[in-house]
Amino acid sequence: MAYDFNSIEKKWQQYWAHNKVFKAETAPGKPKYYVLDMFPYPSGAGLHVGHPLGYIASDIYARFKRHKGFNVLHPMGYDAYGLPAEQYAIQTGTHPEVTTEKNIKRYRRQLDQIGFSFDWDREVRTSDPDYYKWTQWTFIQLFNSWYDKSADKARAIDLLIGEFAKNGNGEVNAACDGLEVFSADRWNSYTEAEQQNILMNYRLAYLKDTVVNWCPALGTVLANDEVKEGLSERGGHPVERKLMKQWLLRITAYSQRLLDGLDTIDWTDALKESQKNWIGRSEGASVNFDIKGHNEIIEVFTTRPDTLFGASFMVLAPEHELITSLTTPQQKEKVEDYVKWAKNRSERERMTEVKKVTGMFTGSYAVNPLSGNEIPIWTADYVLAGYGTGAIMAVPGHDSRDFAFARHFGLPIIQVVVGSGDEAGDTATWDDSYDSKEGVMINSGFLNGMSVKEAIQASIQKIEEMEIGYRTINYRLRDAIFSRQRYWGEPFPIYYKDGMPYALDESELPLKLPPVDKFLPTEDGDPPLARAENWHTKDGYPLETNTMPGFAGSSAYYLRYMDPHNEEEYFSKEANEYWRDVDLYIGGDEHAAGHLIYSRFWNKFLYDLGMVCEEEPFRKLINQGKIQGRSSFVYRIKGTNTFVSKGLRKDHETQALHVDINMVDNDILDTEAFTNWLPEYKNAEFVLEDGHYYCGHEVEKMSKSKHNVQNPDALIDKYGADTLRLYEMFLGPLEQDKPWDTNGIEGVFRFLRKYWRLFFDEDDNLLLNDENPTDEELKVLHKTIKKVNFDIERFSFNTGVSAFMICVNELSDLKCHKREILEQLTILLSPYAPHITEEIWQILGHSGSISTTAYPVHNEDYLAENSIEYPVSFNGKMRFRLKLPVDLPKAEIERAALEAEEAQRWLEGKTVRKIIVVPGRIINIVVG
RNA sequence: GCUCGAGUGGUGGAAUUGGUAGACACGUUGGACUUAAAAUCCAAUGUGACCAUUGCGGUCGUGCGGGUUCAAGUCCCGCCUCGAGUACCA
Repeated sequence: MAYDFNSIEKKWQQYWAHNKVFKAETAPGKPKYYVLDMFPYPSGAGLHVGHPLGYIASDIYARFKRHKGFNVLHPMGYDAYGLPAEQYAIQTGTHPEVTTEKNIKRYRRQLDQIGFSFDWDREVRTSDPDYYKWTQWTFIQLFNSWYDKSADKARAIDLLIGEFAKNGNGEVNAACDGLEVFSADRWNSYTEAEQQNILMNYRLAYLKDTVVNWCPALGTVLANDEVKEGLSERGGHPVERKLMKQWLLRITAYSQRLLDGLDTIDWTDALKESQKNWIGRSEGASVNFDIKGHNEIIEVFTTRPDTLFGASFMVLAPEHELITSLTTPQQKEKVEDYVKWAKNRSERERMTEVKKVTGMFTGSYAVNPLSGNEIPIWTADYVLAGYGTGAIMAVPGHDSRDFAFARHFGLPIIQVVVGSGDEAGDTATWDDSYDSKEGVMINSGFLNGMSVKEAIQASIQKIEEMEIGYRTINYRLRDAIFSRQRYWGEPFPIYYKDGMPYALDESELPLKLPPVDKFLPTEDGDPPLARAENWHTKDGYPLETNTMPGFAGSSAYYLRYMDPHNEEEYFSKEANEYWRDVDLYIGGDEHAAGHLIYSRFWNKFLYDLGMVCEEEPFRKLINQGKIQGRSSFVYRIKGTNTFVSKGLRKDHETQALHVDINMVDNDILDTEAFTNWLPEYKNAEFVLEDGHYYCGHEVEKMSKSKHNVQNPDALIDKYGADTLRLYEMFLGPLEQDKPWDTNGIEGVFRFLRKYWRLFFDEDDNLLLNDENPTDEELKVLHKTIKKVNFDIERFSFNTGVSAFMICVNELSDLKCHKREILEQLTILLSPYAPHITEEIWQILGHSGSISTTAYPVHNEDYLAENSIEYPVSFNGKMRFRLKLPVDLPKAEIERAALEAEEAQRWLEGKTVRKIIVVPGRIINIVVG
């Protein structure tokens, strides 16, 4: 029988589903392995060949681990909330739930036909009330928690309330916004609203007026990681800064733990690096500057307290709270104008005009605490309100931004560091600030003569003695804005009483997303949920109208998979203690700063609550590379309807146009299909080369508009899922970006048929026999077993596929049809090509699935050689090969090499200076 | 600007981590089989007008220039190019 992949694949997909072959059960005593894919957002466009790349790799690994005797958890689900379905709802009125359901069905069908070994009984969807109940539940826990810096963990807010009532907040060391100290008596005298207001500063989920990334086109706020280059990640719309009352998560409390945790997990350095950058830890000092004629002080953060003597002015962010009180009457109007202008600039403008120096003098002066100099206080938008204290001491001699500012406004520039051996320069002649990472202090009073390193320590010590500052650490990481003014997301389990937010009782969960008449904001600009009828509690208190962001539902989905149908709790302790953490997580690197930080934070919080037993959720993580599109082009002679083949285009003035890759085979255009493609090409004429129209090509992002999208369905129709799986792996290293090119798929398809022909001849006769294998056949098999095991363990799937090809080529050459060999090969191949191997397994006479059969282990005895073909080099250049017994002593090898016939022409007239013999590897003879 | 990747035939890529560069596959060319096509099989395929040219060979060759080494795609120093991320972070 011929290799009929169509019926084979359908048969086994049904078998797996029907028999629940991949169902995972909590089985204490059996070793577990948790393989997770980043779950997809089910978009309307369906899957293209880039999506399954990571799924295929993880599936191969999951199947491999099952063969190795592990109890494998390999689930899949959907990140079902998201903007596209809601944008579609706004345009068409179709409820996002309907769109999402439809898209999920399509995704499921596409996923099923690739033959993944998912346990679909564990599927989760973030938009399912049974699931988001627990997202809401976690939010309530965050709302009811505060971060105790002394214990370095989250704790219940009730403990804090008890402490306030007993001792006030004097002894509390919490992650919170700066607050006045109050006594117990004071606390007890506050009204409930006042107490709630104070507690809001401590909660891990808190409401606050915040400058946010407001995207008018989407009508919502976006998190920092959802904004790329001043535009929204989804849709590319402009983003503005706007002050709004928003829910935030106090992720900053976990900055240090998020940083430290990176050392305990097996992620790539690149990924750890981007997390480190996103967290952005910097060590330095906080220093207070007195203001001449005012009682207030300006607090700044600096990483270079050693350069304090060089601070010749100060700059406050336009949003800084002291600006109004500091500005002198003469400067009032100018400063107000400047602040207004700066605040109204879009993020995009700020970014594109980085070089433009702007600012305004407030009229006031601060006192440099070390030099005693009076220095002017300016405001400028190069100082960011969100970082440090929103104020800086400017050291123009050694900071290029401060330098540009000082030059522009004619402010003094003082050099305080000089490179060892260099002379102090004349700052008036400088083009830029002077690099001061290393050097010796000058013009700096008691610091003079110290190295930069010494001076940093000495200056901090001094300001601590003077009680005007202290050593501190700053993080770039900001608290995560958690409100979205959208419909299609989780409702907050929050209601308002006297304007203060309260959490719903857990028994009220899930708080279901209500129906609305339109998916748009109200006339008053309130979010869509404000349109819902009866959007209030039983007692009539209004419910929160914002919804949660996309990352809410995706931050802990891996935990729900452990126990997805639990109605009593998020997941049972038993399930968590068995499955613990994700052993292997595969997904795209676009989540490096978003999902992967939020998930780690969320997990650490649940760890603090004692709910999860592992502090880090993802032990090993691999980023699969992107598959890029390979676009094809035709060349139209300008102003005509004539198209010239690629090689001839230089003779004309042409315009390159994208052409649908489905009409192009091996760069040759199907001209008939092309003329039928679009009406405008109906009368197209072609100038051919050698009778063909050759297209040009380019590697670009895969997108509809470039007509270069390859979706898996067509390929599966033509070649089958096993071929697709092998080909996606064969394309190149998993982690590398690579262009899609259908040409190579034939080779993989040929390989599978060649494998099939080891079992059947052309007339469909079974060739299998029970003869004893020869040493040579055993060697081919065991060489392959060794290589394939080694390659799977290091996630080198492309070289694994080529090992299979070599093996099948060699067995074909040997005309080997022996059961003992082919049975082992079949098990070995089954993680890669599960359908064909199940079929062969059955043909071999086995019943049931191949999927838990013990994976072959190689035996070194079969690989042992009794002779080695040594490459013999002269001065490092390989000249000939020499076959020698494997256990020949070194001296003998040397002699054999020198005496070899082929060696003589290289030795002629030369002196042998040295012979290097690496036994089993190489012989190198140095002559001269 | 900063951070991280990556540069190997016509193409995707391999190289046991310092030891035969180009595995495996695509493509191309030629051939076998066939009425023909498909499928299958076999062979050739980095470059060059530098030596030899009757063949075997030799020389050069992993982005560029140096270096270390018996030996470098791999290690070190200095560049170039491309890609990704990030962006006034004090």
